[in-house]
Amino acid sequence: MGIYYPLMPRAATTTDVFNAIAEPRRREIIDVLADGNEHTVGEVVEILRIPQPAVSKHLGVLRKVGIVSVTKRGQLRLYRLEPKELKPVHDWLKKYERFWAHHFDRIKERAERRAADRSAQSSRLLKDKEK
Amino acid sequence: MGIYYPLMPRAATTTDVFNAIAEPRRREIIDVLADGNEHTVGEVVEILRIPQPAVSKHLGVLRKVGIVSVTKRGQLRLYRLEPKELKPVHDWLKKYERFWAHHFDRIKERAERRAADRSAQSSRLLKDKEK
DNA sequence: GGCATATATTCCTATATGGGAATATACTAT
DNA sequence: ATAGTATATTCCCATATAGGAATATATGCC
Repeated sequence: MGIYYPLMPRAATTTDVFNAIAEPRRREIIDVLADGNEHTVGEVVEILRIPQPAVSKHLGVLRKVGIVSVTKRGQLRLYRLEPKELKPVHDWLKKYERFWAHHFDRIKERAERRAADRSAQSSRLLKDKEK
Repeated sequence: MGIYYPLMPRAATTTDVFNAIAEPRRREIIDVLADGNEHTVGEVVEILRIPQPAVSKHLGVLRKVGIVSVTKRGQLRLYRLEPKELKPVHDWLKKYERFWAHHFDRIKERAERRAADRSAQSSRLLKDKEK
C-alpha cells in the first residue's frame, strides 16, 4: 500500500538531442564527424586521444539518440553523422537568434529604455529600505 | 595509500549553457522569458503550472550559468533573459546548419563534400604513417 | 506587532551518469 | 587453430541531479 511517487531524477543522456550534446566530449566526437564522411572508432580515438571504451560509449549514446548511424565493415564500425537530428536544437534557438544577430535594432534599444524606467521606479520604491 | 583517481561523473547542470538547457522545463522557462521582458517567479509558476520551488531551483541554475539575470523589487524577483548567453550553442550548431538549411544548393554541398574527402584522405595517410 | 505573500533553501531519495580497468566479442591474417 | 586487431560491454563508484514536502527568509500591509 501507499502512494506511488514517481520520481524524476536527471533525465538520461539518451532521452533527446539536448541531453546528448550536453557532454563536451560528445560534441567533440560530433565535430570529428562533421565532415560528413564515415569514421571508424579508431580514427576518433586517435584524433581526440580519448580512450577507446569511452569513445564507444559516447558513440553509443549518440547512436541511441539518432545523431549518428553505424555501418559494419569487417571488424570496423563506420560511424556517420546524421546532422538533421541536430535541427531541433537549432529550431529552438531560432527564437533567440535575433537577440544577438542585430545589435542596432529596436529590440535592444527598447529593452534598455525599459530598464532605465524601471530602475528609476524601483529606486523610488525601494528608497528608505534599510535594516 | 594509493593513487587518487579523480572521477568525472556527469557534469553539473551549472557547468555551461549546454548542460543548463538540457532540461526541458528550463527551456520552457526560457521560452516564457523570450519576450525580453522581466517576469516574476509567480508569473512563470502560473504560466507553466510548475511548483514554485521547482521554478526557483531551475531559475537558480539558469542564473548561475548567466542565461538569466535577477532584479529585486520588493518581495518580487524580476527575472530577465540574457539571450547572448545562448549564442555559444548557436555558434556550435552553425557548423551543421548547411546540412538542413540549403537543400537546393547542390553546388555548395558538393564542394564541401569534396573538401571533406580530401581532409579525410590526408587523415588516413597520416594515420598509416604513424603505424 | 502580527499576518499574508513571494521566493529561496533544505532534506530526502531514486536514478543516471562518465571514467577507468578489465573483459568479452567479432573479425582478420597466417 | 593461433595470434592480433577493432570495438563493445561489464563492473565499480563518486557525483549530481529533479522532484516533493517542509521550512526558512524576506517583504508588504494593517
